[in-house]
Amino acid sequence: MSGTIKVLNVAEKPSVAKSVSGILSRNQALRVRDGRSRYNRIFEFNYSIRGQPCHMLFTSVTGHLMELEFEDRFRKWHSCDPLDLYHAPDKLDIKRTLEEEARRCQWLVLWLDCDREGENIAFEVINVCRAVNRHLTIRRARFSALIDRGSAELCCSGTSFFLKVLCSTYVSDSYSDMCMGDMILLTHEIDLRIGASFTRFQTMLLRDKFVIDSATDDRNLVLSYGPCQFATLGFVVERYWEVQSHEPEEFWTINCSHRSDEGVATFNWMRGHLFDYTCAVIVYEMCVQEPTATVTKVQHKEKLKYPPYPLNTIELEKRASRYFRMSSEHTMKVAEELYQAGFISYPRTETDCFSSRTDLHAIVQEQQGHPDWGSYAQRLLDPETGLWRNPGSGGHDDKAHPPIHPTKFSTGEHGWSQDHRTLYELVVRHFLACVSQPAVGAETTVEIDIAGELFSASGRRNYLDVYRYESWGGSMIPTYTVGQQFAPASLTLDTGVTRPPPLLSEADLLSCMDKAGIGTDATMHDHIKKLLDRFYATKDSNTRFSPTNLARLNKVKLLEAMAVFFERSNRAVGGDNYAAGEVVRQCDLCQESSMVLKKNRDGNFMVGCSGFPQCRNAIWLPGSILEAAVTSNICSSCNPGPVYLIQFKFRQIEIPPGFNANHLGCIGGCDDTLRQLIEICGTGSRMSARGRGPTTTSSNGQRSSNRHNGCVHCQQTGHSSNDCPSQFSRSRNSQSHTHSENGDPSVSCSTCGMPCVLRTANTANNRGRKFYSCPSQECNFFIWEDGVSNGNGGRSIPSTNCSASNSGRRGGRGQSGRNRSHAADTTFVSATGDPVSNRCYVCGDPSHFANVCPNRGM
DNA sequence: GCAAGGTC
Repeated sequence: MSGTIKVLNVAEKPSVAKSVSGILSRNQALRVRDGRSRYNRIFEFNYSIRGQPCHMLFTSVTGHLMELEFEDRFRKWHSCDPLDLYHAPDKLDIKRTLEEEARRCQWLVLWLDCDREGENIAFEVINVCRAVNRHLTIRRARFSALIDRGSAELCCSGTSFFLKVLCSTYVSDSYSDMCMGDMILLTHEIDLRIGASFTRFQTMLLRDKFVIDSATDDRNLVLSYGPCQFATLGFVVERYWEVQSHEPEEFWTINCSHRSDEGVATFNWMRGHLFDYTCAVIVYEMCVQEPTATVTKVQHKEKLKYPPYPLNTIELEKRASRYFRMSSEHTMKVAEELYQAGFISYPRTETDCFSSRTDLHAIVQEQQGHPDWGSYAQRLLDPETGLWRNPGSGGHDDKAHPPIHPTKFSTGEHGWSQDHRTLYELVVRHFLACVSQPAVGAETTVEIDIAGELFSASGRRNYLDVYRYESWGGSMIPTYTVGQQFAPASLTLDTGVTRPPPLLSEADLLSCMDKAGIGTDATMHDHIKKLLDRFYATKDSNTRFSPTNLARLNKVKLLEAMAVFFERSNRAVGGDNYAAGEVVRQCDLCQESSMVLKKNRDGNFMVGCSGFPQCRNAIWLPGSILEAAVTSNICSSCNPGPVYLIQFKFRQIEIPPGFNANHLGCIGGCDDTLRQLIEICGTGSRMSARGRGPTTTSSNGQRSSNRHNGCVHCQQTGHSSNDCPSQFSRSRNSQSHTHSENGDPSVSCSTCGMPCVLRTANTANNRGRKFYSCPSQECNFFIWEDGVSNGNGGRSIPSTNCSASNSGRRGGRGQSGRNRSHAADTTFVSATGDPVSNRCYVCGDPSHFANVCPNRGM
């Protein structure tokens, strides 16, 4: 190399051109002149690369150089058929600047963001420059942050030209392949053609034919379509449907409290809750009969709450929405203004990890004088406090920008709104939290045993000094020792109902979009705002979104309309990664696709038709399943076959006593155990057919589109499983006792009908007491002998005796409880909060408990 | 008046 060569440097934005020019020139003899665009100035300075004198010209673009637009004759909405848009540039000022400068340069160095769009813009710049100078040597810079470290160097090595800048920037040796650039260009073009044509088409078609209730004049209403806005709306609609279709399901739980001199502890039932009232009552009565609590476990543990990862755009938007209810669009507007004024770093970044070259201490040092968090910053920098911790990494790096952090100290500027102050404070506090040790808490967990049932309570202490947006709940609990016994202050059977998930909040929506790759960090808030602007969705004061009637209330109609022109596919719905699964059997409804085992979005298992959504046949499995896998074993009784058996593993704590956590089950209808668990535990899905098309419940919780309210026992319609007549008779038959020929009472198992065996109890409270039980360990049926002698029926804890549970529920909730002698200070109350009596909750008879009531099966 | 992606 000889003589001075001219290097044209082009950045994606003016701020980068200015920063890099300042760093490389050391701000010595740096000249600035205007380009043809008023925003994109040109910096000039002399530089030397390994002894090669260079004259550097540093200018910029502002994002894409080329604006994809239709020709004039296609721009007017009525000038052409929307279909014509499938068959049809630019920021001229910047383009002319580049052309003029490129003509007199030998090298072209591209300082564009290192993402797909940056790649695309790079090719736009290359095309413009090469068109006027075919001999340009072209290279692309890669850099992570523009922070001046006092020295900078541009290098070249051998024949491979590369550029290295020692200032927290790194420059690679080449730019990427053309395919990427072409792909981006193609995406833009498809987005424009489809978006514009479909928006015009449906707006002109529908706007004047319907009275559309919106906040704008119908004539100005735009029914837009775009791949990002439509997908974003899809999330809102999906959740809305989920909420609408939720059917509350009643459940029961047992709660226990204990009062001591040190305070009150609330113990939660470790089973969580049961959906079967009878089972809950029986277990509750067991506890009431022997209410003395024994402490079985006391565990003290140190708990750590780690600070958040460094802040990227999506987290900034989500946290501003959660903490301040600030819309993502407004957050980005305020953040942009703070960035433009130099107070925070570039706000559009995916990066949530700091480069090792970033001087984090220097950023903290700047904040030491702040009246609110300055003292915390000082403590951070004091090695004796041990408060400093290098920040964690969230695992994302866009190679273009650092995480969002403060770049200039401020106690609040004149002209800042409250939102500017709030957002700046969030950025600073978040940064300080990132470089802090985790919060430490001491947690104590106490487990107690009442009549074999386990309950637990926990308490916690902690501190979170600087990040005041988050708390770490926890309460104090009294001191306990293992083996200690006490009488509960209260032991209650409480009821509750399952609730639908909440509508999507803005933070939820951002998470959905992020997960599905909808939009970019710079545009996601725009898509959300567009839904509101176009009246597709509304946002309530709690930042939760609902679709309006404009948002495709009837998806089925749209599908039907499309089906006129297109053949239905068997592909899973977009973004449904849960669709893949193992084949269990042929779908007996559509008889075309397979029923496959899969997990739904909540992590619960189901067996559904692979032809979804055309075929909605589904079997909802118990929510207590931990693992499930299809085996190669085929059920010998279910037809049409083959029906492959599934190996289930249940969460022991969520299933009744006596059920095995490991179960090889069949979904073909022959599996009583599975059916019982569905009845007792409920299914993983809380969804109902309402609002989702004609899907209803049938055998084994199966939902199909051609059956209505089928009973799980008799498969008949017209009554629910809980009111099945077959179960009434079955209950009466199985639970009544008979006398054998020799006069001794004989008892049959309520589940399998086998004659029971007479045994003797060996528990602390019933030692020596006789009882009948089923010889099959799977049934768990038992009845006290004295109960039989008195003419009372038996019980089976995992019984699916729905009629009994219903009659019991209606007839006597709040009337159970007996044998208070164990705990004179204990208060027994019903689910309704009423004091309980010594009466059977089924018939009201004070002489016995409901579990041995002769009327249970009636 | 239309998309999505940059940016100011």
